[in-house]
Amino acid sequence: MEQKLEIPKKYRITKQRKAILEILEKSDIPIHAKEIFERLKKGGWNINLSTVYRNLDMLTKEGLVIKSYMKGEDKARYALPDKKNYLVCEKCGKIVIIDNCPFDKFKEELKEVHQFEITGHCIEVYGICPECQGKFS
Amino acid sequence: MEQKLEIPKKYRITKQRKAILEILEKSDIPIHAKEIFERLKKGGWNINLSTVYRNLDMLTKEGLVIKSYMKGEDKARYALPDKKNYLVCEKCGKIVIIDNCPFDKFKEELKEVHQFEITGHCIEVYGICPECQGKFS
DNA sequence: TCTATAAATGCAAATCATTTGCAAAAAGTT
DNA sequence: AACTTTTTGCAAATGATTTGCATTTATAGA
Repeated sequence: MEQKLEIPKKYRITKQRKAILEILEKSDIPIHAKEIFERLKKGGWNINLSTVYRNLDMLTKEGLVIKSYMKGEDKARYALPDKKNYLVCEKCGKIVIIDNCPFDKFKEELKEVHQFEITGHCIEVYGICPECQGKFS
Repeated sequence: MEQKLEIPKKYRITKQRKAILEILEKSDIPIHAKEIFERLKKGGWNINLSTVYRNLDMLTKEGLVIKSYMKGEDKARYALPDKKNYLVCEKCGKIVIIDNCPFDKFKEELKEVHQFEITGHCIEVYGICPECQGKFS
């Protein structure tokens, strides 16, 4: 599990920046900007929501963070790249990260068919989790 | 290519509704709500943007339309389900639909590993299209 | 360690996609 | 055609995300 959480040298290392990355490291699913903000507040930080957004933007552009939107939601979620492929239960909303992404096998096929030089991807899968499979409605 | 563009019987068939679906049928890539609205206007329709949103919402809930967000964008795109898997060129932004989705092969594997009963998915792949591969920067 | 300077932050205000309330218009029924 | 219910149009509200600007802070160099 290589994970380069290095902030690129062209940016300064601020405590806010580090704190945001720490929250993302601790979360095991993609979360909203506001959630990050609130966790920081709860943790005693006196950070501003704009700062959270500005950093997430920068981190996303640098590829350190993945931004995604979940079905039925209207606000973005952010996560470290190892959490960019996930399953979502349509009943309870549980999110399960897909670890060994099967996508790599496809890459070659896709490359041949479309001549694209592939640089990244994200997969969102919907379904019913084992716990919800017995439930009604 | 089975494509049930039937508006469920519990909803009324209005001209606005049909017009929106027509725009989606004619578009070969996922488009924004406002784009649909503008194309309708240009086509002589006197439709309202709220109506477009309300219908897209309903169509999305019914599964007739797929809503997605593209990397770097902050507004949703809508398309018929056969266009829910696509490649995006990171240089020119070109979108190429993935027709024979290779995902189905994964489904089984995913099902076994996570015990999810899978109901849907969407895949977004980034890369450089053939035309852009020679370009600098 | 102290200083200079550009990059980051905080705060308040602005944007802009999307949503909502409500009265008027249209669809489907009888 | 008349009736009932869903949709629409319009205007106003919402809420996530962005931005301007003055102030603070990180980092390089003396």
